[in-house]
Amino acid sequence: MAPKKRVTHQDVARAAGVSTAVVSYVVNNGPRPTSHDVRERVLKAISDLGYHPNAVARGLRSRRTNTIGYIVNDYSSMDVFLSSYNAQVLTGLTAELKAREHYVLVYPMDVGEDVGSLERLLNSSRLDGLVIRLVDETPETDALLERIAATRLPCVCIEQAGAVRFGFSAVIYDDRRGSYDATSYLISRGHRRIGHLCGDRRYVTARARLAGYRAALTDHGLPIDDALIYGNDWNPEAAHAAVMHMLGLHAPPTAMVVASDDLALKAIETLHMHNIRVPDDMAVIGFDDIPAGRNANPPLTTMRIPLVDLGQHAADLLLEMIQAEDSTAMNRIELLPVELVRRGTA
Amino acid sequence: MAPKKRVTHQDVARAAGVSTAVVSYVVNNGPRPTSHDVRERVLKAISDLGYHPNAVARGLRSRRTNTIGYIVNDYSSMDVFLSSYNAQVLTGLTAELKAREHYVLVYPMDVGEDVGSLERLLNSSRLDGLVIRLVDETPETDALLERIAATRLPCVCIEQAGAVRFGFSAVIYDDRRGSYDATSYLISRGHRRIGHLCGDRRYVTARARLAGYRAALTDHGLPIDDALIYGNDWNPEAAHAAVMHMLGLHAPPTAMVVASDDLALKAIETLHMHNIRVPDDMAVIGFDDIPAGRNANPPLTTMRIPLVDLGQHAADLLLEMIQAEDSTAMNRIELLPVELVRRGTA
DNA sequence: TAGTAACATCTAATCGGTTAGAACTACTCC
DNA sequence: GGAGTAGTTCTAACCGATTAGATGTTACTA
Repeated sequence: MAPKKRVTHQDVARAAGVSTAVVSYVVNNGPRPTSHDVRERVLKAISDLGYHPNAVARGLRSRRTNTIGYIVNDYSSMDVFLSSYNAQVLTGLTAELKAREHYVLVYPMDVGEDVGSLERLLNSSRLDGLVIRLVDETPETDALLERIAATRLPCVCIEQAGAVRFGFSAVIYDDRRGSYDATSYLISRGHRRIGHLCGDRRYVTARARLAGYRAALTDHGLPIDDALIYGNDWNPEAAHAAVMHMLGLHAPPTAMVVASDDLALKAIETLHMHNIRVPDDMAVIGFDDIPAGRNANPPLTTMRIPLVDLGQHAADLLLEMIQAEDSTAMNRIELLPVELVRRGTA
Repeated sequence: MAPKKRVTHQDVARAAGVSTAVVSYVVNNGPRPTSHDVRERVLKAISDLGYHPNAVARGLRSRRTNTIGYIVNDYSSMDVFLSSYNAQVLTGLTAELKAREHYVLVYPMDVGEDVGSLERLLNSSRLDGLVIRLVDETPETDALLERIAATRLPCVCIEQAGAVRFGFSAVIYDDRRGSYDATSYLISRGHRRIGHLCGDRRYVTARARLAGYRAALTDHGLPIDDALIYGNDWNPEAAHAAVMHMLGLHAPPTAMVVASDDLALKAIETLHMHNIRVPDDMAVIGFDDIPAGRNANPPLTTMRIPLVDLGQHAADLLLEMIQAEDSTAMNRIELLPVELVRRGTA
């Protein structure tokens, strides 16, 4: 079979007996009007010939590729998409963009990885804008943000409010506030010794949740006991050791705010193994609202984070920035609520 | 700040006092040689001006965008990236492609969703090739494959051997064989009543695993008891009911082949709740080798599926097809091994 | 009826690269 | 000295679209 010849613009113009300009006007519904019968002729030619506009050529001329980059890092790039966090954001992102005929190019990175390859991508005029989510807040990350800013690409950060100083927008939820609310809720239920099972403290998220926990205790006049703060790892296994630590204390807590649902579920499993009833002997509040929590036994009380929404809002914001010619003038922060989902563990 | 003017190869040519052709030769190391000092002059101009080649223009001329599409469907597109299956494949895919300066555009779909939007993408000349993973094997899926084949894009299917008849390549692992081996292993350990906890049977994967289980029993002269086959859902919750069903049988099984690790872990949890010891009273073999299984108590025996490798091989194969002018002449099937990982549950 | 506004269409430049073919240089070999 | 050759470099066509400006109609207005 001979290699099917590509059908271009010109072919359509010839077949319809018009100029290529008119074909463009018909295909794009503008920017100039066309008479009814010419329009019909062109449409017929398009469908007769099986014409499909070439997005690359269009992109070259119009400087719009309808493609946005999703740049994500983690301490191991192998985990980037395995983390349900990024997966959910990506889900929201693609859902929203697809509806508007835009596409997502994914770019996972290791923390600290050489940025040469990334810069080549960013400067290749291949992307209309970026959604980025970087897990840490080190000087290296700042340097990376600087490089990204230098490209002048419209950019929305996930969960990195500091990014506005680079002219980026951000979609965030209030981790600190969520943790504060979780802790306050436990206090309102009468708990006085409340533990915090902390995630990997290299992550902004883990630190914010720890800070919220501390602030709530302080604001309610409760002392902060460092022995009640334990953990430095997102790996669920870590919850086992943390629970053992808590139970070994002279005065164990009666409730725990746990930095993720994964950790919380494992913690509860460990508690059960030691015949500690949840929530009667130990109340537990998780973080994230993962599907497994809903089905757990008892179902997990947690702080729900609207990650899919986050992705959608990011897409929304980004498209707005892309519309606006001067994207840095458009930068905004959008704050999404973190809400307590009361189920069976607190 | 004035909008930074784009630096094009013309600017570089002017600055270096050469023609644009030479700039191209230098940037691409060919296809024609350049003298040493001209080369130096051009490189200096490039770095002085901060020139970055425009990938869109290059793509237009050379018909190579260095972008490949990852098309994935599921019964809910919301689950596409949450499934650790697709996440792992995507990880392998991006890892391999990134190393070769290629990019991945993701396109999640719902089963049965209208393909108009997808066709627009595929025909837009934006992609050099495709990696696809479709979960079912219905006539609708065949129709979709037909449409994809019509675009003449090089294409690699994940886990869909039948795709060769469209001129696609495929990277597969042998689900049926894996399940067969798991079952045979249990038989070799002396088990005679072996149950199968099945996944959602709309999925090819679930059906293949069921078939392998059956074949192993038959080949070893054991009867197939339909009461020992239960389940039609990937949701871990379903494992609870399945276990209850098995335990309620007149003659319960002494071992189970479970269609996924997620299901297996939940099943074990349920077994423990009923004081059934694993593996002493009930041996369990899962499928997939998810991280949580390694850390479970006892650690889960499972059939390991090399999903990250799968993604890498798919990338490999696809790039080869893209190199070859006539990609349909290149189609191949690559079979990856599924191996038993013996840990604590069987 | 001439002048003009509104509309539809065509012409051709442009986006930023790649590459075949022509042209120039320097050198070798009879 | 002239032809042949290899090594470089230049010229200009081309990839497939978009769009400003020119042009040609038709309709309306004074």
